[in-house]
Amino acid sequence: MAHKIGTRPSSPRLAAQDAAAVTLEQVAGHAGVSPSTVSRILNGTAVVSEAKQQAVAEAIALLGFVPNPVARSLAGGRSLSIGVVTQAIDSPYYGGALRGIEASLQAAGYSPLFTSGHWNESEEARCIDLLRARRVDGLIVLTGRLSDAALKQVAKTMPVVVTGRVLKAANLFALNFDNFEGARLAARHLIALGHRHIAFISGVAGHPDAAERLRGYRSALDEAGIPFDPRLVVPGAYHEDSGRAAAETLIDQGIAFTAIFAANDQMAFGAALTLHRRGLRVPADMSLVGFDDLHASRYTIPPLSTVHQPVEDLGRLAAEAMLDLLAGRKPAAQLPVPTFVARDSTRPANGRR
Amino acid sequence: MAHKIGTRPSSPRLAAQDAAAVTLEQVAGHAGVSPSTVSRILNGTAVVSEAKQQAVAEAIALLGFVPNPVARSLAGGRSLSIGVVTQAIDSPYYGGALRGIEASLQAAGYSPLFTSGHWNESEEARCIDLLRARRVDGLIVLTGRLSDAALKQVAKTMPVVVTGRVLKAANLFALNFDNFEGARLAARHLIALGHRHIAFISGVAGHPDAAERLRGYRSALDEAGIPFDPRLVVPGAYHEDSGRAAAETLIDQGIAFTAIFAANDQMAFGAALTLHRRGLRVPADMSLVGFDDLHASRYTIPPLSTVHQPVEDLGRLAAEAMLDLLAGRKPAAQLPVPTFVARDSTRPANGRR
DNA sequence: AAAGTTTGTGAAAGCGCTTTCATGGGTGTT
DNA sequence: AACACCCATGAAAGCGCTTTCACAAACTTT
Repeated sequence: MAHKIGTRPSSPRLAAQDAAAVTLEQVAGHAGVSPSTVSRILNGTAVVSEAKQQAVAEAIALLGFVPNPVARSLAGGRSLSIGVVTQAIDSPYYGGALRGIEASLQAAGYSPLFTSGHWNESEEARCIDLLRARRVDGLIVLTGRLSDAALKQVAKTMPVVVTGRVLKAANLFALNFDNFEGARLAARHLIALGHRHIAFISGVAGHPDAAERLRGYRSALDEAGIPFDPRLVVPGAYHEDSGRAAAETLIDQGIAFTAIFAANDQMAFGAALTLHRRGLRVPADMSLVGFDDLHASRYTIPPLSTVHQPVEDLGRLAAEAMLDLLAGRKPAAQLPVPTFVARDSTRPANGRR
Repeated sequence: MAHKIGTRPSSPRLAAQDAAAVTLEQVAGHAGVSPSTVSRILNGTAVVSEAKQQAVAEAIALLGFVPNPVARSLAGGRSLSIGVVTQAIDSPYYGGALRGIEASLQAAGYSPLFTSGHWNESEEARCIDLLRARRVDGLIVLTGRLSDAALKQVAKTMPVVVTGRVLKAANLFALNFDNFEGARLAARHLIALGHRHIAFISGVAGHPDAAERLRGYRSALDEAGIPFDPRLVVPGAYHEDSGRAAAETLIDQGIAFTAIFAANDQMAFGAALTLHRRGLRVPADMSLVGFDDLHASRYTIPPLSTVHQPVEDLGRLAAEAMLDLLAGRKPAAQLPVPTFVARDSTRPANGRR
C-alpha cells in the first residue's frame, strides 16, 4: 500500500496524492531540524531562527507537505471543524446561510460540518451529540427548537453561536434579526397602500421569530388605529403547503380582506397558488407580501414584495462570531436592519374590501 | 481543564459533556480487560468471549463511553467521513441530493463533508485538495466540471462516486440520470399537444447533461418530423436570470413559437417572468416546460409541467454506492427512469403560432 | 500421550502531530 | 570573571485509538 514518497506532484491541477503520505517528520529530516521546530513554525507557537524557518519552508515546498488535520486534532485537542445544526440543509432559506458560513470558516482554516435537525427537537439533540462525538470545536445553531437551557448547557463545553433568538450566556453568542421591525415594515407598507383588512399567515407556533413577526404585524395595525381581528390570523408552518392551506382557510371563512401578509416567503408562494386557483389575481384582487426575500421571490409571478433578510450575511456573521469566540474575543457581529423590498405583488387597495 | 469523569450523564436529552473525556482505556479498566479487547469488540475485528463482551458492554453503558473518531481515524487510517463536492450548497437542486446523502451516510456511521465548487473547475480542484487534506475516505462529486481524467486520477487514491456523467474506471462509480430520455419525454409532451414551434433554452454549454437534454429535444422533433430550427435554441446557464434573458432573446427575435422548453426548472422560472412582463400568459399564450421538478415547481403560477428528477434518490443512491465501494462491493445502484409530470403550464397549441 | 493446530487475549508499537521539559549557548549583571 | 538569566532548540511523552505479534490455553490429530 505504500505510495511513492518524496516525488514531485505530477499534476499541477490537483495536488499529488503522494502529498498525503508526507509527514512532518520527513520535513524535519530534510530541513535538518527536529519535528518540534517544524511544528512550532507551522503553528507560530514560538520564535524560531530565520535560517531554520527558511530551511523548513523549503522542505515543505519540496515535499509538498500538507499537515494531517487528524493527527493535529488528536494531539492538539482541537479538530478545526465547526458543527452546524440547520433545520433542513435543502431549505432555500438555510442554504444561503450555509454558504456564508462555509466561506467564512474556510478562510480561517476551519471546516463546517453540516447536520439537519428537520425541525425536530430530539433530532437536533442527536445532531449535537454526533457533532460532539466528532469533536467539533464549536457549534453554530441556526434557529433551532432546542431549549435555551439545553443550549446554555452545551455552551459549557464549547463555544456556541445561535441565531434566531435572544439569549445571553458565557461562551455563547446570539445573533438575532429584528423580526419585529421587519414585520412592522411589511404591514406598514400594506397599510400605506390603503389596506385595512390584512390577513396574516403566521409561522411555526412557539417559535420566537414567528411570535416577533406577529407582534410586528399587530404593532403596525395599532399605529394605524386598525382594530386587530384574530380571525384574520391563521397559523402556518413555514412551508409552501401550509401557506396554501392557510389561504384556503382564510378565503373559506368568508371574511373580507384585501391583502395577505405571510410570515415567510415560502408560505406566500403557497398562498399565491390558492389565490390563483380561486381566480383571485395578485395584485389586482389581492395584495401579497412575504418575509425573507428568498432568491426565488424575485422570479415569482408576479415578483413578491417582501422583507429582505440578509441570509448570507447571517451565515457569514455567525461564522465570524464563532471565530471570535474561539479566539477568546468578544463577538461584535450585528445583523443589518431590516428593509422592505417592494416588488409587484402589492398595489393600492381599491374600493372593494 | 479536567472534566468530571465517571459521573452519569445528568441530562437525559443531551449526552453529558463528560462523555467526551471517557476513553477506551477506562472502559477496559472497568471491564477488567485489555484495551485491545475493547477495540476488538467495538469493531468486531475478532471473536471475543461472551463474558468479556458482556463486561465491556456494561462498562461502556456505565461510563457513557463514545469512541473518539479522531483517534480512531489516526490509528485506523480511515476518517469515517466522505467528501462531497457540490456546485452550490444552496442550490434548490443540489440541496435535495445532499439531504439524501446525509441520511444514508449517517445510517452507516459516516459523516459527509460538504464543499461547493461554484461551477468552477479550479475551485472544485481546491475542494478536492481540501477534502483530501481532511483525509476523507471517499469522494462524491455531484456533476462537476472536473475532467474525466482528473476524476480517474483521484480514484486511484480513494473511491469516487460521480453523478451526471458516464465514466468507467476502477474504484469509480458513475451514477447517471437519463437526461436524453427525460428531455425527449418533455418535448414529446409538447408535440402531442400540437406544438410545432418549440423553443429550447439549453443548459451550460459543454456540460454532458446539457448536451443530452438538447439531444433529447432534437430527437423528439425528429420523430415527429418537425424540422429543427437552430434559431429556436438559445443558451442558458441553469439559473433563473439566464432563463429570463434567454426568453427575451427568443421573443425579440420575432420568430413565432408556441412553447418553451427550458433545460431546467430554474430557467423556466426566469422565462416565465419574461413572459409575464411581455404580457404573454402561461399557458394560454405560451406553453412552458422545465426539467428537474424542483419542489418549488409545484408552487409556481401556474404550476410547472416538468421532467421529474429524483434528486433525493440520487443522493441516497450515490451514498449507497460509496458505501459499496468502501466495502469492496461492486455498486449496483441505478436511478429510476425519467417521468414527465404534467401540471398547468402546458396546453394544446391553438390556431395562432 | 506427544505433537500440531487453533483460539482468545494482552503487551506493545505505532498513527502524525503538539507540548512539556531539559539543555546548552548567549546575554546581562555585579 | 563569576554568576544568574533568557532564549532557541531537541528529546520525549503523550493524544485515544488500531493492529501486529506473541503466547498461553484449548482443541485436534496420529
